[in-house]
Amino acid sequence: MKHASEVILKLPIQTELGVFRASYSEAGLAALDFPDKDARYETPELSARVPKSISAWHEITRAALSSILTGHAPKRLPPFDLSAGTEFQQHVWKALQEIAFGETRTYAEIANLINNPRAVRAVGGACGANPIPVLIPCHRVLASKNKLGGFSGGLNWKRILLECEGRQTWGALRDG
DNA sequence: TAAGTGCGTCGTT
DNA sequence: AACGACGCACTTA
Repeated sequence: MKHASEVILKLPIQTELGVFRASYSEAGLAALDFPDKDARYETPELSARVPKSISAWHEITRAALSSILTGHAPKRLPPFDLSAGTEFQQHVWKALQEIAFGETRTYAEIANLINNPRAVRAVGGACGANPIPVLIPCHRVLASKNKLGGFSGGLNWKRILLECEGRQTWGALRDG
């Protein structure tokens, strides 16, 4: 994680569940934030000179987010700028992207997938550091024994996202 | 069974 | 040196 690319601008994405915020660098989507009361976005005049590449990425991001929230897998994803992550985190985030829509893995399974089977707890830390939740599906990682595990965006969002993907988060899935 | 405690482990700050 | 989005063994009730 030598040099994280600088974020150029932050654009809103209106959804049924609130206004998400997408942050872009020259390399692609660098962050996606859950709806937040005091989120700051670019002013209308600034967004008038949004680079063409970024406006194209933003449309893809918008469509992908909308897809997941309405219950189906995204057709396409924008390029991700994950340069802010450590090597370990990038390995984890890579593994997360392998989890298909509607499927889940455990933290221990992810640790195995990255050939670091004892770094289970560290995997949880890397999931929490995921800068692009929803699109990089850290919500698909559960704890063992059908426990929900944690979520930095709030467990509420984890439940919502899992239910969007056809998973029951009540009854079978326990809190944890 | 269910819920709580203690501890090993390892990347990050 | 301390802290977690963990997991497992073990103890209670």
